[in-house]
Amino acid sequence: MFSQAEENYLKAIYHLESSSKGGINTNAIAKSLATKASSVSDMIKKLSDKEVVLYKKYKGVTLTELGKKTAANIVRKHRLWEVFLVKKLNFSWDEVHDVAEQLEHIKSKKLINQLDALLGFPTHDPHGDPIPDKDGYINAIDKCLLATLKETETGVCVGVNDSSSEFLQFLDKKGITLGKKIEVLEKEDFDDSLSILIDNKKMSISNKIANNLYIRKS
Amino acid sequence: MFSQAEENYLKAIYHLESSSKGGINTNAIAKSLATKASSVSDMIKKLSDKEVVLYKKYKGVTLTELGKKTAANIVRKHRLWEVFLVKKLNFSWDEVHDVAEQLEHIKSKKLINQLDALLGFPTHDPHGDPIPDKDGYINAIDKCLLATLKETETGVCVGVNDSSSEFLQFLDKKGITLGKKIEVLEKEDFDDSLSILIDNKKMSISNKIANNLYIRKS
DNA sequence: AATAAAGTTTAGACTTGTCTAAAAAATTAT
DNA sequence: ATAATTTTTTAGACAAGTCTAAACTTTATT
Repeated sequence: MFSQAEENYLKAIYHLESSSKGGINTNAIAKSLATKASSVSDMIKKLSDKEVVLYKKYKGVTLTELGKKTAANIVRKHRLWEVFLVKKLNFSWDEVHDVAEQLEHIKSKKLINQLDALLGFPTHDPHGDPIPDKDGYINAIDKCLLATLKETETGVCVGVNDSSSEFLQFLDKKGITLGKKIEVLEKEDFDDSLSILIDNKKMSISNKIANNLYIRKS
Repeated sequence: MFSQAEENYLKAIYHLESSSKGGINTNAIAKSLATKASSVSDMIKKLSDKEVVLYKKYKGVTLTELGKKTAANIVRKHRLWEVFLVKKLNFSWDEVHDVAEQLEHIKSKKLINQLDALLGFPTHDPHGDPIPDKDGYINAIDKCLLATLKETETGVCVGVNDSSSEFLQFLDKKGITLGKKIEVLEKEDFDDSLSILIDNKKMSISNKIANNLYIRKS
């Protein structure tokens, strides 16, 4: 059994491992949890004792198989709760994160399995992130950042890289939601902005936006 | 904002106040939380500082208005989650308590209000206990213990006094569920057992059972 | 290769919530 | 009313998790 603090560390390491490969260093974990390197150092020792991470002093940390499975299960719970909040409780996609951060720590296998069924076994959360299955397996879809598309290419919006409420609300305002078809009309060399077509409307998108929006090419 | 420990103390005091009137003493709280009187003494000081209880050394403790409202809100959350588990996730009434004990500490007003709406604004939880409204007000129904009924009296089963899974499973086995009509056929002086009619079936009920089943007389 | 800079760990302190043991107050019994 | 008992509080200790400051490794620079 893991404490909430331990679970948060596992989740942070899991996310860091999935984006950067190789050992995860103390500072990166500290930054992602908004804590201090010394606290991370202490906690890593505990996690190592519990055999969910491999740890060599000064050499960073990697998740063991048990650690990966444990972390994936927390992510699974987080994302299923997000789906629940949006689909059943009328939350918008920018409101779900903080509540899901609490709900992900609830301990009950039956709860999460029944929730999964109630929601119709969803594969992705409201931000387009994949939901790990019971064994931690993720069915990744082939996506790329909007910024990597070339002129005339088209695709469907399938996810966000930044899921801060600011960014999500900005997308709402622009009418950009998951599932929307996007065509790149023009790329501006000067500031790397894009001119895109969405819902038959032409709009200009900054490079920052294009670098935080995932597209499945079509 | 209250910690989970503080919330559990508030809830315990709230329940104790509703059953026995007057100041609640340290030992009673310790017993109901399965902790030690010294721990209770420590915590009460904190709760007193936060102005949710009134406390005079050696004289027990009472909830302030703020304390009552806070505690009622936790009870509200607990009971709404229980309804959710039974109605939406196919839990049985003897499985919900432990999970609801965790869920009641989730902090989000929107979550609980939307949950309330999803469930159709229920007034009672799966054990027949009333769900406080947003202001902590409880719409109590007129109920009495089955043991207090006289021969030939009838009523509807509306709640349980003991909601341990053992007792609830026993009731399931006997076919006794909320809403069932019960008629008292005979009271046995010897052991205070009852002969009752339920679903046109005659059965014998021990005094212990009769003292843990609430009836609304009809 | 020596030194500077960056990153990591340790040591010691603090908070929350718990406990045991002992002291103090209140209650009950004689 | 005094003694015995029960209840409550205090004092001191401990575990989890965090922090600051200092010490120690590793990496980068010259």
